[in-house]
Amino acid sequence: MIETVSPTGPGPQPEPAEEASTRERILDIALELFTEQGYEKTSLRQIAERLGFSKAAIYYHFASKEDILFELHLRVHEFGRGVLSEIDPAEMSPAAWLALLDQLVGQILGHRALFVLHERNRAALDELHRERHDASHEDLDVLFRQVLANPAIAARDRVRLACTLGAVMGALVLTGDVFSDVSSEELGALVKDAARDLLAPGS
Amino acid sequence: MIETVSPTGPGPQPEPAEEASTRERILDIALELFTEQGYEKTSLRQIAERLGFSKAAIYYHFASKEDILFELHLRVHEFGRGVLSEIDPAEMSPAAWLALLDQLVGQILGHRALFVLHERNRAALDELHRERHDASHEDLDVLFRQVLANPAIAARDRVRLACTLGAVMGALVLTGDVFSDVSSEELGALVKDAARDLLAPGS
DNA sequence: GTCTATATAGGGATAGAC
DNA sequence: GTCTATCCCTATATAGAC
Repeated sequence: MIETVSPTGPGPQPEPAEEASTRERILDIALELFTEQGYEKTSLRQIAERLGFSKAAIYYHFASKEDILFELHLRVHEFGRGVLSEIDPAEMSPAAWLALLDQLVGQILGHRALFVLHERNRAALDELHRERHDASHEDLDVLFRQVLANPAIAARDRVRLACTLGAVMGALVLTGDVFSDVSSEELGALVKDAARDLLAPGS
Repeated sequence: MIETVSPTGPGPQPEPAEEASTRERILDIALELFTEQGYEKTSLRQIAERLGFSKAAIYYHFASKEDILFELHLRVHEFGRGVLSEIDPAEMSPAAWLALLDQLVGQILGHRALFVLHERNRAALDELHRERHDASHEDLDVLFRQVLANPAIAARDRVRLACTLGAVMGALVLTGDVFSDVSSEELGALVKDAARDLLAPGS
């Protein structure tokens, strides 16, 4: 599954200097097409065409199509990690959850395209996840699911959490660009308000 | 794009009598595989294998792979229509929205697998929708998006609606089977409570 | 770093036997 | 209603020239 693509090395490493590398351009186009059409439906030829060179050239930069998706997945993962690091899985107070979701809202607003990609390609990404159980893979999704499935928490609270998470997703990633006329700041504030109403202890 | 599959007719019509038809079994397996693996990743051979016959046999029942997806889509659509029929697009009061979402919760709980399929195959279904703009296609999604994009509505309310819809989706379709230990009735009631809290006028 | 050419596999779909 | 056999196409991926 892992192979070098050239006799001397695995392609361009993240070099120090400035350079809007071809690798980065491939990832940009892939992000766009994978999101629009879906991962499986998108061909490497299609990506190459957009960039003005041939399909085979991509293999200089990536060992496989899956690797492109994986690289994009890793980025979502990094941003998710920022959220994750502030979490004590044992600590389940509404206040802690609100703080977590506030962070999440910020991350999504900052890297929305990546989260949309993730949401629209769950099947492909689930498979990736299955195949590469190696990397330090503590997923945000996994954490959420653990909490939501925890029988020690009251059903009402579990459902509340799912709804709150859904509310964030609903307003920020499931809705296409219907809020393109609303500023990120306002959108984020409104979503956080909604989350607060859902998790308010007295509600 | 439309072709008959046998010299004398388009395959088995919905006949009056009892008959857990092969056609239905194909749809069941397809629903399962399309949801798990995604539409594009699922091959007809795979579906046929599960049913114990060969790939070509499917073509007696469906003119194309896309037609299988379309048939499943039509069913989501029927159930969505039940919700749609009660809607006056001009009427946007929170109460009306709550009633709409209550209906939606009921439909999702009754046909959850179809909604999950829909959610996990947006790309493929969007394309279907693009290609077949013929059929009486007033989609629930389309209606929602129209409302959410309507500039005549205050941004706060638009976001609230998106959050509420997201809350419903989050608890009922995005979360896998984490609530399999909660009864449909309880789950539905809890979700409706959350929706109420989000749309409450004074919140 | 990108090319052409090619290997290889699998997909959807059709024809015609049974 | 299901089969086998086949067609045709496109996909990923590799080899090797430039």
